[in-house]
Amino acid sequence: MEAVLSRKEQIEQTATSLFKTRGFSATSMRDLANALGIEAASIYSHIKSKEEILQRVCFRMANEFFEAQDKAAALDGSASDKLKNAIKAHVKVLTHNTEASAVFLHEWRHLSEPFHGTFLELRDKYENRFREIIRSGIESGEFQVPDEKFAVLTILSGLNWLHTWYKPEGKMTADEIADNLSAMLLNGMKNNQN
Amino acid sequence: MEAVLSRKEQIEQTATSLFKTRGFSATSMRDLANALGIEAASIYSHIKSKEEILQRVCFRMANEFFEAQDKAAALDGSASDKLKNAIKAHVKVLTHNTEASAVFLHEWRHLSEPFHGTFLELRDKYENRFREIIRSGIESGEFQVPDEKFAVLTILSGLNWLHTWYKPEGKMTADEIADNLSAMLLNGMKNNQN
DNA sequence: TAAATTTGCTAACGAACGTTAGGTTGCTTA
DNA sequence: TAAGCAACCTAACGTTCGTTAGCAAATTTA
Repeated sequence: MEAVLSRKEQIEQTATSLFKTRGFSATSMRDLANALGIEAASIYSHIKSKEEILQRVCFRMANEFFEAQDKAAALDGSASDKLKNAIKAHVKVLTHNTEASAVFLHEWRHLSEPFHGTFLELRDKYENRFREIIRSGIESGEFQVPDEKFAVLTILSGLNWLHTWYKPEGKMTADEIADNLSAMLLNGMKNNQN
Repeated sequence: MEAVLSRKEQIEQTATSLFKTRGFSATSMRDLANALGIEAASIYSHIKSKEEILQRVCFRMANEFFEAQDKAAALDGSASDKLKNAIKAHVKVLTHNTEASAVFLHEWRHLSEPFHGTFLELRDKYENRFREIIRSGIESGEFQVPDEKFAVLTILSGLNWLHTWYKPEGKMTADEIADNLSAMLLNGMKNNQN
């Protein structure tokens, strides 16, 4: 049931794997060609430049995160529920796409302008959605945190390390991980008096 | 009251700053020289190679983390206290040395063998100390977590994103940040029945 | 003051880099 | 069967890279 990948997609996938383990700058086109079993120059039949690969990966993942977040936001419930759903959506994208997520999280700084700027704007927008959920939870008395920006960063930090150790073969499923993460983070934030 | 830096230390410091913002591979010796106001070749009067700088930064920071952790471990108390102290120690090192911490956390993979291997062993040893604290807390019934390795990774993940946004001029002091982080993470882990 | 050390320079090395030009092969479609 | 296209090749380009050699000036030490 494997999807048939176009050559361009194969290149992107192989590059993603190399970018994750060695980094964008430390991966040469000759390394990539070698991993594909062809010559470096041949890659240019399919892509315009090395950076184009990075751009495609970064913005494709940005899209995936936004789409997952949108779906989660369509559900209603308390702020806790909303936050749990947003976390679950985020973890699902991360675990379904570990390598591309790693590139998305760490290699975006090698984008040139205007891509670099656009990327940062998207990331900010994404984080703001989390911030809004937390703000509404603070207003309703559900959450008790010292600083909402601080809370968001800590949450996302906790999530974004996932790709470094998550293995699909591991004993926890993506949903279990999301539940455990939600439990750890949320109960720490919930006002215990309520 | 500024410490007088040797030329070698100046080079290390400037390099650290560049490695943080652009990454090790994307920083050339000519970039570094330019930032120092000298020629690239002149740097080699002080260091043996580009990688030597990375080695010095990585292992110096490893030392700092271990020393801080040792001091914290000397205090006694409940598992919660021990964890709080370990977190405080970790945050203190992170905040006192943001740029070097960023390099320590992200650029170590560009170390060649045997440094790469040694570094990973040290990191594992460091994480194990956290794991032991949590294990003892689970045994004593203080903590209630699904998986101890999972808990450690989530804690350290939450801490290790700090360097990306922490500014010494910010409104929170290092101690306040450590307290807030402990509160967020610990209360989420504590068994609420106790 | 002589010797040693520190700090920097210019010039250049060989290797590796991203990329382009131009051509060949083999499959697919009209 | 002819045309078009996808996929890859060899050869090479100009540039940048980390680094070395050899030398000069300034500063520190004896």
